Amino acid sequence: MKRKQIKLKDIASRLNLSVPTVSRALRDSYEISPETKKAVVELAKALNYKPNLMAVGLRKNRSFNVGVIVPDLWYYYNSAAVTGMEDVLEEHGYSVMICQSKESYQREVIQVRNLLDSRVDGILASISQSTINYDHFLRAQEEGVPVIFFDRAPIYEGASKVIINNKLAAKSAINHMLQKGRKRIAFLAGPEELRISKTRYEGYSEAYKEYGLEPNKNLIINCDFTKNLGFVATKSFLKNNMNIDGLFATNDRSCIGAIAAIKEAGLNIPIDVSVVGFNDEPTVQYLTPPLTTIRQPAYETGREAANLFLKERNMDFDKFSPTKLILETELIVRESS
Amino acid sequence: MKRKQIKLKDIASRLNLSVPTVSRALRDSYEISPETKKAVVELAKALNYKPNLMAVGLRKNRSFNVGVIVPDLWYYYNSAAVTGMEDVLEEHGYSVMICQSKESYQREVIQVRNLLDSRVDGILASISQSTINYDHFLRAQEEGVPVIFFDRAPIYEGASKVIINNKLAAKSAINHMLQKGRKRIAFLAGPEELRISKTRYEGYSEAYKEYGLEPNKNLIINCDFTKNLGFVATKSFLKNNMNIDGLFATNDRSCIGAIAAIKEAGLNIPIDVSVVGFNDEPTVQYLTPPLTTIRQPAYETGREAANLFLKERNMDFDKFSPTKLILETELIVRESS
DNA sequence: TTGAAAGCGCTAACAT
DNA sequence: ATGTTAGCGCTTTCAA
Repeated sequence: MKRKQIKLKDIASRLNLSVPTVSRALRDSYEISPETKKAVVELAKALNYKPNLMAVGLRKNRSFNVGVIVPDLWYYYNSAAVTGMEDVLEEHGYSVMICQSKESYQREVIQVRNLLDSRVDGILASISQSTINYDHFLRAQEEGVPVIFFDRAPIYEGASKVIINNKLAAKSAINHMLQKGRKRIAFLAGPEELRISKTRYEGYSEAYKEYGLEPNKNLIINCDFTKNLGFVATKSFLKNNMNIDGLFATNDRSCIGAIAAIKEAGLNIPIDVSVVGFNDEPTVQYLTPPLTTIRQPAYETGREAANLFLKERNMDFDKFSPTKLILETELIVRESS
Repeated sequence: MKRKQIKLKDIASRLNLSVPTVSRALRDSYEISPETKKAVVELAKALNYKPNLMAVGLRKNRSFNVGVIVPDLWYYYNSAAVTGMEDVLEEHGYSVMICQSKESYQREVIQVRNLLDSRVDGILASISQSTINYDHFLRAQEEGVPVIFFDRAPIYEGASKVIINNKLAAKSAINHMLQKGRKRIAFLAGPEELRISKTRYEGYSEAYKEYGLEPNKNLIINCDFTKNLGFVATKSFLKNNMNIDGLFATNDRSCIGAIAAIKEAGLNIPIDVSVVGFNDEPTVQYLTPPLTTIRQPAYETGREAANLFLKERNMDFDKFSPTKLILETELIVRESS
């Protein structure tokens, strides 16, 4: 039942040309006469010819596939970023292979290995919450596969990245609450290892200090992003008589659980506790009350990461110097703060 | 910098064997002596040999890629289903190429075309809200590429599908509200074209009738899933003096917007209006109040769809008869109803 | 039990 | 401006 796919030979024989001539004509080579070109292009179109990418890939030693590794597609940020990547890469003939690390370092290592084994031309990655070591990405680079990090990038300076200024973003959120007179702001972080959590805490800390206050490390709530959406962690934190008048969550998802915990403790948002999230997921404007949060350019981040890959894919190793792109964020003030 | 990948030739020359012998040994062919086999397998492992899938694919006319088309990865249901597919397919050496139709029929058509052009071995799809015609999938089948639908499947009986009993699921939700004494239950549907919306309405309708009541078509709210999460549609519906005492949403996402609209109208949930959603996204248990909703086995659906593909990939066309798998749902009762 | 030869569809080098 | 030859890495005849 498999309908035969048109190949160069089919076009060549119908036009009494050789296969290479057809190949060159389709790639608009300068050495082919305009008439031949025209005839070939027209027939190819009429027959709906599409090159067999496996053959091209085998010949050129490229797969036209780009691997993307994200912690979880269910995060709005990631699905939006992936959309941006697909939009850019599709235009250049690349397909995208998406892997979800599910926040597991082990899965991530295996996925990088699998992507390399299936000969991807590049890897775009946001690292998992448990990734403490990035040798697997180094290995990819050593094999000549460009690696671009986005959002959650390791400290490692040898690869390009598209990120935001996490410190500044967090600082703006904390400043906003301090100005509203809040003094005991809980910091709902991810797991302790996650770099962006730390950087955001630096922003928290800096805002406090500039305001003449000393940040209190006891107000940090660490939690696993994958579990309970911050509910359990916040609940037990509140039980320990930690009275707070503000909460800043490093992501909207975990913030949703935190809000539930705060309400359950009988506290009013924003009267008793002011709450600010991170990401501006489309749902959070409809929460009760609508959530103040930091908006990140997720789709744009995806596009830029893809563009960096396109730039680096053919670059000589000695010419390569990593790019660090920092995109803008915005504090969206709603009624929760 | 591209590190040379180990190929059969490398193994063959080191062992003074021919390439075909090595190939056969690795595929555990009966015609190869145990000793040779052992030597080859060990060396392959030591050198970390991985076959070049483009070469194998070119030879066998298969790509080891499966295309997946979903409306949007951001829906929890879809990202969970995709995870299930990946888990199953990865074990069988397949990679997954994910396309997001973004609820656009046009995008979906192009994506099917692109997937076929890149020679995927199968397509797993959940159709967009605006897909009214499924010729593009028929074309895939004609080219010998198995198509498996999941979740949102067309009426078309010529392809396998993994679905739920949407009518029964909706009916259980409505029964639940009717038993709570609700009589004017709004039905927040997707766009009018979407089949599962219609089927769920049939369940709505049937529940009413069995309860001795006549369903009121004026209580249907149609809305575009991609916009406003049901907020605008519900808001304008409520403004038209449609007093209701219940609302059933065909998905949790749009339900979040609807809840905001209901609250904005000054109505209390569940006292004035009882609300039930669909999907049990992990966030909805933390809404105010926690949402009653219908849980679907998303991950399992993905696994089953992948299994159906594995079953059908090598099947002769004349032996093929489509499978229809119906998975169980469950009404999760929380405080919103 | 193994090897030699051919070919999947394409492109690059080398003719002409 | 076009054709011939070779080869990407693998598997599948067919021969030994």
